[in-house]
Amino acid sequence: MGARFEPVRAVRAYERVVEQVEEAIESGALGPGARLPSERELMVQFSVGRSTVREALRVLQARGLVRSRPGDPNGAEVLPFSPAALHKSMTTLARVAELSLAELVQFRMVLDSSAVLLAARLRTEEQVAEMEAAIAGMRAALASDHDAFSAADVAFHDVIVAAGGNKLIQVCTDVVRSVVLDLIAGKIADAPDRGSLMRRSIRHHEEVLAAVREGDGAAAARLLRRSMYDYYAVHLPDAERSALRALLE
Amino acid sequence: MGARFEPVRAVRAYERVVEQVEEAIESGALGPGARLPSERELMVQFSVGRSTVREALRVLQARGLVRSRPGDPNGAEVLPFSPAALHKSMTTLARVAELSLAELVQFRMVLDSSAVLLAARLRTEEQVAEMEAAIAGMRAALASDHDAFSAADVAFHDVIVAAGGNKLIQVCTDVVRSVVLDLIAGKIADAPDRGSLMRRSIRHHEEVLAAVREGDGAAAARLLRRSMYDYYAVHLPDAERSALRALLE
DNA sequence: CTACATTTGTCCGTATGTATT
DNA sequence: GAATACATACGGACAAATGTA
Repeated sequence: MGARFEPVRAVRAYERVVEQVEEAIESGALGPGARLPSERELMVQFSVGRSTVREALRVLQARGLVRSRPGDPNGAEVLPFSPAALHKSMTTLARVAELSLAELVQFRMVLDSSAVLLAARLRTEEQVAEMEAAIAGMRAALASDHDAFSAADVAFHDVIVAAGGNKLIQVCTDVVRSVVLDLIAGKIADAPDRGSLMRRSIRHHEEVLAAVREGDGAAAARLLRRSMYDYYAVHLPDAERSALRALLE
Repeated sequence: MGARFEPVRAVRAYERVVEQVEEAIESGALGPGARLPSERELMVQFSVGRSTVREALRVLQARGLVRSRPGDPNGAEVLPFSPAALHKSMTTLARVAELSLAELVQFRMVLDSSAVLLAARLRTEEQVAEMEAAIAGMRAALASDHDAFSAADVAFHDVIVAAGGNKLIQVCTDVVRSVVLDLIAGKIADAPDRGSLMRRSIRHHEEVLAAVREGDGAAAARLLRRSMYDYYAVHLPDAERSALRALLE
């Protein structure tokens, strides 16, 4: 095999700055809360112009790694990880790829049900108590406002996913859930007969919890998929529902 | 309910430029291949300075929406959607959240097995033929180089996931797969006894394909999970393997 | 609470290398 | 090859914002 040369892409000055700072942050050399040098200091250290430094900081900010405020004498702040950048790219994907609501819900059914499958094995007693508390919160919010109900619902799923023990699943469900909620914002609050919908949702959650308590992961996963289908199906056109039913066996 | 005022975050000039261009692209007003006005033209239209325009373009470029080259008289080019930005955020997540290889593989097991579950129902005859071709490619690459084998393996999974019909699952498996491959690059090529590993992998793929052909999604999913476990387990410490076995029932 | 020094946000002018015509 | 228009990068300038004495 002859030597294979790769094309030398012209790498911009600001990209080299981004790479170095990124490496420092991702390697842990700069932890959350740490401060970068001021822009003028950075232009000396990297020996580039100020606009180059600024463009690099913009990119780092867009990736959610740092935040800079005007007038702050301490320089840009290194942020703790946030799924904001992931959320942004996924929202973009949803718009330009014209993801259907069904695809998003299907994705949630897959991830959440897998998480509960794992949670049924790994959950602690404390987590079970948290799940109970979340369901109690849903019941309490039945009469009052929908926001509280939704929050308790989210809390339940958060505990489940956390108990599953996979951080990647955790982040992805979080992101996709908020994308879904953005899409159907408003639709839920004035859904027809939402009282009975909420009561049925609570019953489903109780069944899932019971299965988790018994350690029956397969049953818990099946119940959770059905619960999610029931909850979102009313917002879907008939054609899209069938794709979801394929997951209900 | 009283009026709820939200804090007015100071929105930077470049952010408003980003928002407007982003909206134009995501709404489809500017499709892939379209050209943005030149930087000087943009500073007139938005009535902002040059650096403001440039910072906005850098952010848009970081999000994978546009690309600008020096000297191009046509201005920045609107790009077709690419998962590059998603890939970037997920790589960052993997590093700062210290995702284990096991978590990544577990994620793939979940998504790929769900995709094959759907594919068993939705696949066309043409897709079945493509899967066969991919397996043939794996067999052909057995003796020669490992790259060709890996490529054929990827092709098989790509057809499976495409046949599943969920674009979100498709993009996510694609992203996570490349993250995994980056992590274990080199490890595979010089794995002990990789010949028998490859032969076993081919046999597993054939079993999955048979199940897909028969429309037995549950069996196909189970086989695929086991196949993936077998393939990656050798690269995992014992402690991490058990979490994966939880998905093998 | 008021100054003060420093920093960021933004704008402008200029030089250089590059791609298209 | 030459001309033109462009992006890249530099450096200076000023206002607004911020932390501190």
